[in-house]
This record gives sequence, structure tokens and C-alpha cells, in this order.
Amino acid sequence: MRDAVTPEARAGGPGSGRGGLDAERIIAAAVRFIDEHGLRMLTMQRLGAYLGVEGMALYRYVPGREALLDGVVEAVVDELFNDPEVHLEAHAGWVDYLQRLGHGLRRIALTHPEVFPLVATRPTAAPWVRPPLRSLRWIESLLQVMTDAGFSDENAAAVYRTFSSFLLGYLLLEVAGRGVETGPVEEPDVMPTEDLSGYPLLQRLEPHLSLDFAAQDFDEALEALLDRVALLLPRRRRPHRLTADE
Amino acid sequence: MRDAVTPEARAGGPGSGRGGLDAERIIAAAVRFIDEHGLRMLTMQRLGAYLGVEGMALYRYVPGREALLDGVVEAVVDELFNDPEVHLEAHAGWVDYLQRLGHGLRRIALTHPEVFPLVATRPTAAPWVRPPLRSLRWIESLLQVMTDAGFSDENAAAVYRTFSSFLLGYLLLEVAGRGVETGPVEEPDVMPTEDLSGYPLLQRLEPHLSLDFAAQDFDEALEALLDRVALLLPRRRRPHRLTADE
DNA sequence: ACCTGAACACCGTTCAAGT
DNA sequence: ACCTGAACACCGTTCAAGT
Repeated sequence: MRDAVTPEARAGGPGSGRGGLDAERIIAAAVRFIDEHGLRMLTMQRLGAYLGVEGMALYRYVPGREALLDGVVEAVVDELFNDPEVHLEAHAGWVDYLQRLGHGLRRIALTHPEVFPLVATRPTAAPWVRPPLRSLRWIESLLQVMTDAGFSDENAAAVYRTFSSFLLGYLLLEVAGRGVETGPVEEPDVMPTEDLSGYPLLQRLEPHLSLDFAAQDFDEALEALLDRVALLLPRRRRPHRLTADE
Repeated sequence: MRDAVTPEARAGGPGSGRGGLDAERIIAAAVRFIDEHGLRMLTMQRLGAYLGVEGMALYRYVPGREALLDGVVEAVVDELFNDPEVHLEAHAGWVDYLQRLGHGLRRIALTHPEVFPLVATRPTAAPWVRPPLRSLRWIESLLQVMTDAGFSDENAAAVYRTFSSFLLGYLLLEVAGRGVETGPVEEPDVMPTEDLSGYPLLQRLEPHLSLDFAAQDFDEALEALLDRVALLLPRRRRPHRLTADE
């Protein structure tokens, strides 16, 4: 629904184009605001100020705070459509497809770590829509690819469920590890490195527990999941792995 | 820290024992309040009323709302210590141990579906503490069991990470599916069964997408995870599966 | 047409005052 | 010793009023 972008000169503030509010612009500003200041700082009045306006002005374009957050989630998830690494059409088999999709969602999580908990935990439109893949278009696309690849309806659905919970758990932890308060919380008030006396193994293994095994873990775990999924395939239709030709 | 339970006659209100507040009782009431009314209804004043007192009275025992929520998370997670199905000591090998632990956490999630999102997303005491297994005692115990079973330090830590993200993703989705608003949200305002025209596969597969494959999925996925973990073991030390002796 | 001031009901939190 | 009233700063939200 691409509407003519009004004036938008008058650079200046972070609202970037003070000339004319509209829902889309407000939501985009909310995303940036959360990226910069964290979810718990987002207030109607502060978002208004961020856009050079009083908070109440936003209500002309957005039904309320909850709807705004829904819009934020939708906007962030929709970035997947503009990710050049993730083509809905041009994929080399379902393994390649799921890998691209998984990495695309991971990129979103890492680009908007403060928004991702919202993507993960906001109620979905229907009970069978599971975060973080919460766009009907993408769910349909995934089911399409899987059934085309020879998976039964049941198995295609099971893959969607498994894939969702894998991404949700993995990315939420990865993002939480990067110093994100995933709830509405105060300053972390950094615990003075917890007293680990009485926990000898925690002391010894602490270096191994720190995140930053993240990228590697992710690929391995995704690989394992895909291997397991491959076993669901009825015949000898093993996926043509990452051979770039079609 | 079992302190003499004061009067507590005067039954009546849901506060159950109006005779004397204290942090423990307030936290327990908060857990019950969230179970009954949902997280988004929990307010200092409403919790006060629930306990037969004005909201401000709580501040004598609890530093503030955030600390209260931390207490809620801790209390719920600590239920694991009283779960007769989960014995820290009496386990028949690491597979049995991880299965009991996983099911114990699932039971917690299903007992307190409205609290679990808090368990899942609240910032942890240290960056290497990963929800939902966020008790130092349990993490230590898990690492102990795994290293005792012959896993290297690196692998024991990797198992903790993998296990955590599996449980987090799986249980958060399961709980979200059971009509829980996992965020601070208004009435779900049940979408009038979304328009699925244009999404033929979603229409066709919708029955397969509904949750309630939950329990089965969980066991299967946990099994798969444990099989994968078993491959990390150096020698022929395959776990003695569920033989109840010793 | 679009924004603002003032107002309302509700938060979390503090503290002097009551009992 | 323990709770409450009143107050403060801040929410989300509505609406009559300004421009």
C-alpha cells in the first residue's frame, strides 16, 4: 500500500522527516526507538517527543500502545521479505530453504535484539501461528516448500512446529545473552559477579558457558534438526545439498 | 529459613492467613494472583487488596515491583526441588536425569502458564545463566551429572546450552498456545478466525498445526536431543536407559 | 486537518502520620 | 511495629479547544 511519501524535507530530528505523521512512520520510529533505548523506555509521550510531537498526537494514527507494539512486531518480521539472502522462490531444495529462513530470522533477532522478545512473546493472531515465524505468508511458503519436497501434510506441519520452537528458544537465548532485558525491567544493576563458592563446577566451567559459541551452536543445532527432518522423507529423496544450480 | 508461622487464623480472603505479611507470603500470593488473573493484572495495589492490605504496605517487605517479579520467578523455579518426580540424587544415568529434569520444567510451565513467560524472559543473574533452568543449584547439578557421566567440560557446558534452548523454545510455545498472553497485553480480542483465503496450505494443514501434539512432540524432540548428546560421549559408555535399579 | 492542553483513571513509590 | 493517607511523578487515553 505504497502511498506517496509526503514532503519529508526538514531533516533534523530522529523522527527523520517531521513533515507528516502516519502509522507506518510512527511504527518505524518505534522500532528505531526500541533499538536505541530499549523496550522499557518506549512510552507514548517519549515516542511522540522522538517524532517532534506530543504523545497524544499519535492516537490519530495508531489505536493505542498495544496496537503500536503489534505493528512493531509485524514491521520487524516483514524485514524478511527484503532480505536478499532469503528468497522465497529461489531456493535449492528444502534444506537450503530452511537454512536461509533460519539465518534470516537470526539476522532479524541480532539486528533488533531489543525487539525480538516482543516477536517471541506477543500473542499471535491464531493459536497455530508460532513465533518467531509469525507471518502467514511465510508459514504458507514453508508448508508449500515442504509438501512440494515430498513431505506429508502431517510432517510438513510437524516441521513447522519443530522449526519454530528451535528458532524461538535459540534466538531468545542468544539475544538475552547480549545484554538485553527481555522483560520490562530496570537497569540490570549488574550483580557483582555472583558468589560461586559452593558451586565448583560452575566455577570451573564458567568460561565454557559464556555465549559466543552462539553462531557455531546455531549452525550445528540447525544442521542436526535438518538431519532429523530428512528422516521423515518417505523415499530415497535426499536433499541436494547447497548445489547452487536450482 | 522456616520461621514460626504467626497466627494465620482469621481465614477468609485469598491471602490465606491475614495475620502477618512477610516477603515469602507476598511472593506466594503474587504467584497465585498471576495464576488466577494473569501477569498483566498484577499491580501493587491489586496484590495488596488480594492480601487484605493497601498496596503501599508491601513496600515494607519487598523492595519494589521488579524485585517482586524476581521473587516470583525464583519461587516457581524452586518448585523443582519439591517435585517428587525429580530427584537430584536418585537418577539412573544422565539420560534419566535429563528426562526427569525436562519433564519437571514442563510441569512447572503447565502449572503456571501465566508465570512461565516471566521465567523465560526475565534477565538472569549472570549472562551464562540461561532460562528456564535458572537456578545455580540445578545448573551445578546438571554439570555434575554430565561430567560424572564422562562428558568433557566443553561438552557438559554445550549440553546445558542446548538443553536450555530446547526447553525454552518448546515450553514457551506450548504455554503460549494455551491461551496465555505472554506479554503485557490486553484481552486477546479473539481475531474472528483470520481470513485464510490466499493461503491454501494453511487452510488444508490447519488441523495439523493446532497444538495438542504437544506432549508427544516434547518427548520425541527430547529423545532426539538426548540421542544427539549421546554421540558426544567418548567411548562405548551408552547410558543404561531407565532401568529403575540404582 | 492536525496538533495540544487539560483532564481522568491508574500506575509505582515515598514518607509523614496514625494506631 | 505495622499499616495508611496524602502526595509525587509518571503512565495511557479521551476530547474539547486551538491553529
